[in-house]
Amino acid sequence: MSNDSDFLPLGVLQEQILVAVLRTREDAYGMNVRREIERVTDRSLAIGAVYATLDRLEEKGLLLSNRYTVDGTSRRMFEVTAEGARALADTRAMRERLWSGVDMRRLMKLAGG
Amino acid sequence: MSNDSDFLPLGVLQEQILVAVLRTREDAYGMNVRREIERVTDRSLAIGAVYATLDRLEEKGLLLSNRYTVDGTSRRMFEVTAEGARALADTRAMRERLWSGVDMRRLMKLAGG
DNA sequence: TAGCGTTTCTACAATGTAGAAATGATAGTG
DNA sequence: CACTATCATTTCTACATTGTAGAAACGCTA
Repeated sequence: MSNDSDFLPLGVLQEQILVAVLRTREDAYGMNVRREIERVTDRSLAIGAVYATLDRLEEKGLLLSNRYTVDGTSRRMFEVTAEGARALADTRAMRERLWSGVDMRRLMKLAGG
Repeated sequence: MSNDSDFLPLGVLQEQILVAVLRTREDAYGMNVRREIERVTDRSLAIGAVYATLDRLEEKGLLLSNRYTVDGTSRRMFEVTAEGARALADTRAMRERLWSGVDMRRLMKLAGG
């Protein structure tokens, strides 16, 4: 009934990165997250964009990171926090509600498909 | 197989506004689009935010607008173009691919639900 | 010392956000 | 009639956050 929860939707890249961290599980470090997003979305992404967003998500407490050394190379491994998981689920739920009122047939026709 | 299509995902608010224009159909003018988004997403949204985004979407050709006078008040009515519909469909499809690899049970558990 | 994989840094562009000002119509009021 | 109040709408201005790129730095290992 009421208006105005305190929830703010995640940005597009923020959501992609959070999801990519989930998808890559125990291999969630910067370069790999980037590869995963490029693979799934079929577009290239500068490595700086990835780290800037990872940093911002960590600042907000939606991700956390630890350093490990694997095969002599140091890696910063990320994982999604409980708060991050909630933000992700909320973002998804909100979008689902919005899209639920859309006639997909009409959309596709409009798109000229 | 190839990497790098020319597609860029829509911003979060851009997508919300495009969807709200579809949902409100023949009543898609600024104030009403705002009401629709506030209603469905349960958060308040400044009117300036709405018009700034409507303008940017029109500049890119994803929306178009015409002025009508209804009950003596002038309204700028928006509609989604074919290109807008494609951008919307592409954005949705890309996100679906990304999310398809996520174990929702694990996500919900992580969120502490 | 050259190269590889990784992360950090710096700078800028695009998107999101807010609220006050402007606009134009209508309705009441002296 | 002139006046001003008000309502719904749109436009304007300014700033914060997010997205983007690529070069530089770092620490191995060959």
